[in-house]
Amino acid sequence: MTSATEPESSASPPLHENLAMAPLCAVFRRYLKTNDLKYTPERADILNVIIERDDLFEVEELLLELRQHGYRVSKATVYRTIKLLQDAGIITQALFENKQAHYQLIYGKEARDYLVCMKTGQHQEFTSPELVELRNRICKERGWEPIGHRFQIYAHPPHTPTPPHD
Amino acid sequence: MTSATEPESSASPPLHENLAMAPLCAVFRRYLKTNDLKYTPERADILNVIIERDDLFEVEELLLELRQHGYRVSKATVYRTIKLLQDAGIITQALFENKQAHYQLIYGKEARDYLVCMKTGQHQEFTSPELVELRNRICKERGWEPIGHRFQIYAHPPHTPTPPHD
DNA sequence: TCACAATTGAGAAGTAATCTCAGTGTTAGA
DNA sequence: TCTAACACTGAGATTACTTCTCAATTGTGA
Repeated sequence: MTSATEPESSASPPLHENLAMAPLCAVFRRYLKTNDLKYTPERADILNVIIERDDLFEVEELLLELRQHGYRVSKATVYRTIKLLQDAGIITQALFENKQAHYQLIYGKEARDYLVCMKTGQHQEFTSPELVELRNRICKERGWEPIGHRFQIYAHPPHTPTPPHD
Repeated sequence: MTSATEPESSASPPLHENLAMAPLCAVFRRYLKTNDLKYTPERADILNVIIERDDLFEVEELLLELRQHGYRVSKATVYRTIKLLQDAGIITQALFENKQAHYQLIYGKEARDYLVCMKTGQHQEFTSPELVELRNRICKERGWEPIGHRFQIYAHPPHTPTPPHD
């Protein structure tokens, strides 16, 4: 737990820059308190890095960034915290073709949908209010209560006049 | 999947199980031939079982069914063939929360969407023409050519007492 | 038929995620 | 202050799924 490079590490609570952090921290702390869990420095650091990122991330990337910030957190703790953050409704999994899961901030955001390029595998984010509406209608028809969704469109990119090979 | 020669064939009439096999075999064989690959007994057996199933399946289940049919195919070959069938556009991956991938027949079918129960993890299949329409519109606006999509709604089932707050 | 490249099975190897467990805070109460 | 209780952590073992390796086999075109 004690860090080699940046001993200041996580003991201090200086919330710099990101204003988005305050509410998310509050949500997380409330969730933890409700479930008799503790808001530890490690958990704070992890949420911190996720918020700064504000983008899709993999666990491995997250670990790397934690290291770069001088935070020392084990892989096990990262996985454990990610699970908590999911349960708290702060982040969500975004599965793509690849093996490992991606995660992203979701709390207070529109659901994010993806246009996935069949050529390169890259994905473009978008949101669609119509989709949310459709989703809600589909649920309502069946008496279900919508919580979230996952939508990915697989497509060929523009300007593709069938170039099979060079 | 690179060939776009017969997109019309999806407008097929209602087919018996057995009859459904013929066109799919043909598609697979054509794909294999095009790529200088061989139509082996193992590959035929695997496709056979997948067609009979006509449902979501995991690799482990597929292996089991192969055994039950008396087909002896190794796990490695099953994985390899699944990859080929995906490339041939015959089956597709359906990712859920769990670790392992699910697969399903896709060739000549409507995209299948899922309502996933947040309580039990079970999923209910549905199709939505409106969703397909929306998907196509989203692509068109961006100049992309839609190939497929993946849509999962996460929801609480009917008759659920109001979930605990926070 | 023959030659050759693709294919196969069995098990090793790889990878992402989870689990185990001993040791570490942190808090409450005596 | 001391102590007990209990959640938390790191490191490494473990599990579950998937891919890879390689020697032996098989299908296909000439």
